[in-house]
Amino acid sequence: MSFSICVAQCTDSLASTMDDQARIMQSIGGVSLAGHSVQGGMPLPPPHGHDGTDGDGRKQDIGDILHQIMTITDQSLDEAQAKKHGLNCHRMKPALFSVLCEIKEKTVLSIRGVQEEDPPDPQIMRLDNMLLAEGVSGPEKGGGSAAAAAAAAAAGGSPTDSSIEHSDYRAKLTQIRQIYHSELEKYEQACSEFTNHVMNLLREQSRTRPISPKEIERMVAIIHRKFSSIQMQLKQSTCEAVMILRSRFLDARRKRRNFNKQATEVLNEYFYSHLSNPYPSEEAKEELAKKCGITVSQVSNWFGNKRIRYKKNIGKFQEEANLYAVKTAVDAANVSAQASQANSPATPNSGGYPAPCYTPDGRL
DNA sequence: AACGATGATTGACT
DNA sequence: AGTCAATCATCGTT
Repeated sequence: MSFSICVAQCTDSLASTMDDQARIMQSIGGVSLAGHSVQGGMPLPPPHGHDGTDGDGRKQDIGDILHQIMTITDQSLDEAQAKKHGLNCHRMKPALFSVLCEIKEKTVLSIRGVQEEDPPDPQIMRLDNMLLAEGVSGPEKGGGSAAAAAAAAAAGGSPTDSSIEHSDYRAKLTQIRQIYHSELEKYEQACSEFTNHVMNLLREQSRTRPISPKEIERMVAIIHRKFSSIQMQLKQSTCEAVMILRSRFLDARRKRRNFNKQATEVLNEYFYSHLSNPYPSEEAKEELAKKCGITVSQVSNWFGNKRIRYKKNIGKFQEEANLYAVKTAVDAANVSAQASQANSPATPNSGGYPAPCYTPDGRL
């Protein structure tokens, strides 16, 4: 994605366009304007007649040519300027140029013009939308952290962990963002510089070559298209970078930690004391989440896993079930003793999940 | 390293 | 939307 490639591409197309123009000029033929050749080259040495089998002779020829070339600039700079001036001032020049422009318009340029006005590239639009959604383009700050925050919220886990990942993600995204913007700026600057340069060049040349303003416009459009294709590459690789970052971040979400002992205890207590209907309401989930220092969705996950695993192998959970049954019984007893009330706590177990076998001494 | 435990994800179902 | 069931990926223990 280098600038030099871009410039090379632009100059390529520019050069090819200029070749076309040169060809047109040639095909029009040696139009002579009051004795001045329109093709206006320097006087070339007359072709030598011999076949060049003689080595010394050839050297001599080359020497002659080189000498002539070296002297051309000395002898004819003023002369050339004078010729140019004469050409510019000739009364027939505007008419001739307009005819030539018209001919050019009708030939090569009109063919080129066909595929020029294409609507905004859907590929570019897709990339733009994606970059906007990921918070790479768009308003400064906020956008990126919003995406990161959403991902972090989904990540759950302990608050410190997720915040570390969060800031890491955000830092990387910011880095991508900075590179993207600085590159974009560079390209835009280069594009306008190059456009200006080409426009000046063409304007300058339009004094000696038939170049219509429309043609200059077209050339500018060609340059812009070249630069926007480079921009697309930039956008594409930025998107790729963000996707890689995201996938890494999402993978990081899977790096789970087991809940701490206290959290597991709280969850188990609720589960076994509601064994008949181990489906906490939204409010209950929120309270459990608060108590355990985890998110509501983690509570939901835990209950989902617990229900299915308990049901699958009740025998395996028997011991645990008894343990928590004792615990809740003791707690209830304490509570009732404190309240000085002899009401025995109702064990909520009527259907649904099978109750553990419980004996007062803790044995099955 | 192997293995069971465990939190998270996914797709189907109601 | 909530749940189930299967599965994945990692943790913690042996």
